[in-house]
Amino acid sequence: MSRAQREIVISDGKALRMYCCGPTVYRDAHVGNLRTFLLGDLISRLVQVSGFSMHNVQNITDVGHMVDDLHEPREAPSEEDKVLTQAAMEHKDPFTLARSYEAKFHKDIARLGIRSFDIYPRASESIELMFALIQKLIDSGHAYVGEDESVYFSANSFESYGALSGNKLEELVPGHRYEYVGDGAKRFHADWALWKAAGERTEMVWESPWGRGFPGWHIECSAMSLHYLQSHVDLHLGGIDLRFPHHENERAQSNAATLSEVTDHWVHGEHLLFEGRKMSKSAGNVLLLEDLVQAGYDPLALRLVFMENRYRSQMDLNWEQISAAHGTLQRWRSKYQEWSKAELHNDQAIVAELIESIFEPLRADLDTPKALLKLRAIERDANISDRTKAQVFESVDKFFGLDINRVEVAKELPAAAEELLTTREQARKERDFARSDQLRDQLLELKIKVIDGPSGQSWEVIP
RNA sequence: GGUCGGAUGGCCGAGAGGCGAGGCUCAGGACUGCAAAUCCUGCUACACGGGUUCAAAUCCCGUUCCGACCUCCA
Repeated sequence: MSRAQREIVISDGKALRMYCCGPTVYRDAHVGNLRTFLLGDLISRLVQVSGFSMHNVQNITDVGHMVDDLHEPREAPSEEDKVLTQAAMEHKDPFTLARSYEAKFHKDIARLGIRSFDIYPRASESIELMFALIQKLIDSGHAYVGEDESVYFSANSFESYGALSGNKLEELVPGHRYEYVGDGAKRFHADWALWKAAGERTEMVWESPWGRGFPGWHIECSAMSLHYLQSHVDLHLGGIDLRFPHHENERAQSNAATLSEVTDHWVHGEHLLFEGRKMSKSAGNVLLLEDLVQAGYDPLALRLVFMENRYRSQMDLNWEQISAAHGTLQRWRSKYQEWSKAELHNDQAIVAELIESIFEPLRADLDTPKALLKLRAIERDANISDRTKAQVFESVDKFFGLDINRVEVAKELPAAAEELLTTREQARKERDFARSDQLRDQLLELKIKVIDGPSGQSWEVIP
C-alpha cells in the first residue's frame, strides 16, 4: 500500500482485471456519477488499444445501500434502504424499480460512448457468494454475530485497517459530523454490518444461516469482486467518496478472507461540481445526461469535457464548457471529412509518431487533457498533411471515443422552416438582401442557423 | 478538531527553477452583399509577506483564503 503513482501490472499475464463500483439503482445516474464510470471506460480502452486484454466487472447495487440525502435536513444515518425508500415513493415493487433504473444506467453509459463491461453482477443475485464470504470471516475470527442477529466485521481484527484512507481507528471515534447513534450490538464503534437482521423489513430479505435479513453494502463488492475476478483485482475503481469507508471496509473484508492483498491499485475519480456547487437535490443543480440531450447537445460533448479535465482533479462543470465542446466536436467531424478526401501521402512513419505522442501522456497517467492538447496542435499544424491528420484522428478516436468519423445527418426540419428557406434562397437570387437577412433572423428563432457559402445557403439545427 | 488537496490572465485551466500551454469570451484583420463558419493577430497571469538563487509561478519559512474526506455519496 502506498499513495504513489505506480505502474499497472497485469498480474496473471493474460488480462487486466478491473472492478468498478457501479451505480445504486434507485434513481437516475447524474453526470457526476457518469464521470466516474467514464474513467473505467478510458482505462479499458487504453489497455485494449495498447494491445492487452481486459477483464472488467461493474456491480449493480440493488439492495443494502442505506438512505442518504432523501431526507432534508440531514440527520443521523437512516436505517432505510435506498431502493426500498424510492420504491415506496414511486409505489413500485423494489425489484421492478431497480431494474428500470439499471436499464437507464445502461442507456446513459452507451450514449457517453462507454463500452460494455464483461459482466454487471447484481448484488441481489450474489447473496450466496456473500454467505460464503461472511461465513469464512466468522470462522477466521474477523466477524461475529451480534445479539441482534446481524453479523459484524471486527475492525480491530484487521491490522492494517485505515491504510487505504489514511484514517486511524482511534481517531474515527469522534463522528464529528453527527452525533453517533450507538449501535448496541456492535462490539466496537468502527465495526460494520456484513449482514443485517431483517427486523420489521419484509421486502428484499433473504433467509441466511444467521436468520432472515439482507446484506450490508460493503460486503457486496468484496463478494462480487473476489468471485468474478478470481480473488485478485489489478485495478479497483470508484469515486473519491468511496475511499472511506466503502473501500477501506472492502479491503479489510477481502484481504482478511483471502490472506492476501487483493487489490493492487485503487484509483479514485474526483468529484464533479456543477456551476460551482456539489450536485444535490437540495441545491437543485442535479444534471442528468438526458437534460443535456434535451438541450440539443451531443452527449459525446460531455465525454469531451470530462476528458479535458484530469480524472483526479475536482472539476466544475458549466453549460459554457458543454457548448464549447459541442462546437469542437462538430468542427473535428467536419474537418475529418474534408481531410479524408485529401491526397494520400506515404508518411506512415509520421502518422505513427503523432499517434504515439498522443498515447504517451495517456499511458503515463491517463493525462487526457495533455493528449487532447496534442491533438489540437496536430489539427492546427500546417506542416502536417490533411490526410495524415485524418489518419491520426481516426486512429486515436479508438481511445477518445468521440465518433470523429460520424457524418452529421441533418435533423428534421420544421415545415415552417422549409418554406422560409425556399423563400430566402429566392430572395438571395434576386439580391434582395434586406429580405434575406430578415428571413435568416426568423429562421434563427426556429433554431435554424443559415450559412451562406460559395455554393449557396446551407443550414443546421442549433441546440 | 484530524487528514488530504488547492489558490495562475475577463472566465476555465495546464505547467513545477530560465525557453510566454491550451480552451472559452472579447477586440482587430482576412474572407463574405452582410452575417455565420474558418483562418490570422491581439489581451501575458501566477493569493499575500519574507527568504534561497545569477535567475522563483515553480524551492524554503510564515500568513490568508477555498475545497474534499472524517463511518451518507460517483
